[in-house]
Amino acid sequence: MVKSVRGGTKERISLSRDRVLAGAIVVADAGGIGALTIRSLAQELGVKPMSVYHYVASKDEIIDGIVDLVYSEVDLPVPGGDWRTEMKRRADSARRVLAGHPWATALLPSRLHPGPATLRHHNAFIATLRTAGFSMELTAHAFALIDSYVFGFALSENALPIHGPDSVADTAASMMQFFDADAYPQLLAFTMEHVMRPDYDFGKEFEYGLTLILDGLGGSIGGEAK
Amino acid sequence: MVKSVRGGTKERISLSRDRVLAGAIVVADAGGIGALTIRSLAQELGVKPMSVYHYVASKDEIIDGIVDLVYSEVDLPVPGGDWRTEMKRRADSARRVLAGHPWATALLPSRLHPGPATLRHHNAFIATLRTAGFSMELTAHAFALIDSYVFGFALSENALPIHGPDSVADTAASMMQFFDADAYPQLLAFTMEHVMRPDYDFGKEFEYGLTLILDGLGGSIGGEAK
DNA sequence: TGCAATAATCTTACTAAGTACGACCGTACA
DNA sequence: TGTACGGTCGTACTTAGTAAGATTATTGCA
Repeated sequence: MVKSVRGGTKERISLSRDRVLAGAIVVADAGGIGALTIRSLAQELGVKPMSVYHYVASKDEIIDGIVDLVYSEVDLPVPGGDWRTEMKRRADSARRVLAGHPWATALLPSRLHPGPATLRHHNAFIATLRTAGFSMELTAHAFALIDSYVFGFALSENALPIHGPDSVADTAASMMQFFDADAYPQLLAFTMEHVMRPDYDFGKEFEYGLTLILDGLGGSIGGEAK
Repeated sequence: MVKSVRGGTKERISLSRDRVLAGAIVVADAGGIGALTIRSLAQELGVKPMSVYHYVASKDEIIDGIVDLVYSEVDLPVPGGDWRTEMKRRADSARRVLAGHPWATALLPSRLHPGPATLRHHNAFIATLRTAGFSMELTAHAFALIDSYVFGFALSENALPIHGPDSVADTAASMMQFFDADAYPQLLAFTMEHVMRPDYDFGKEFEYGLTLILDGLGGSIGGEAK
């Protein structure tokens, strides 16, 4: 077992796997996943590049590790609670967490090596629905549907430099200006007359879709399971 | 304008922006987006690395270009047709196209520089809903909801090496074996008793979710619009 | 037909990454 | 006082993207 031995009484400022992963998140949060290199990470940690390899086997392992850490920030749904409330709370939490770590959005749903926080999360998700009376089949439907929506929404939301109503308009404007708007009349009208309105907030779409989905799922169990 | 001049009567085997992008897709399809490097692309094209820079300014421009090409493969919804039919056809098409270019899944919904095919696609999408009587507001809801779902689903589906019922079980098995299954009892039961069943096909979840979403949207216009 | 202008391709080389290999160093226990 | 070992680092090899400019091919025009 390669493990950080820091048995002494005084905490030495030494590296550890946890510090490596925490540093990696700091770097990625600051500059995106592209800015995360072994060298930039080493600098963040005040150490030379090769030192980090004492705690992780490869950069891939770092990625798997920080994705799991991000998962660990998301509220777990609580089995036994009202399933709708729990699903909504967890979805809102996931969206908020991903807003803080936009680089993680495309990575969360696509890991081949899920970490313990990820597994714990899935376990709680399934337990919540099963406890609420969902059949296996409906649980599978709900799992695929909710996660596709939540992560898909976050992907659009976080990929674009959109934070708050203003920047939607800015982004839309900067995209449109390169093109012959006459060629896309409906897109233009939609953008001008709806998206660029000062009171339009793309983020609010999240709630509409989530409600529609939960309503739809709710209709498939016989009545509102407790 | 930098443009390939091939005015002669005989087609010379020369480079062009189109050939560069087509080659890039071949390389990415074969080895993933990670395998797409300027050097591997040049080799595919039978040319030296720097030659491709005569047709594109940077690797980023290549990425933007091939993403737009992928978009161009997706069936356009037809304004005036039954909106449910059109939405379903386009969603199925998008899913099928992304199955052929899995590397593109996370890139499609996250471009800052949409190409003409992408804009044409969005235009047709909006036109189809507006023509069917959707309000601006409901169109915006539908846009965010459907695309989040379709791309989010494709992201899960294509990230994992899952193609067909067999490999779901394989993948699930290989993921589980690394962990203390006792710690995740509900996840384990769900996986064993449902996901690993020979007749379980993750791909079929797509239709369930899409139907639920379209039903939900349909309930918000006053009756089934033509 | 010959030649200058222009287009297309390639050579070289610089910089940034991931990481293999093995040297060094400080501490703890014999 | 070693000496073994965990932790850190120096060096260097490989693969990327791409800048600069040399070289070659083509084309329009005298």
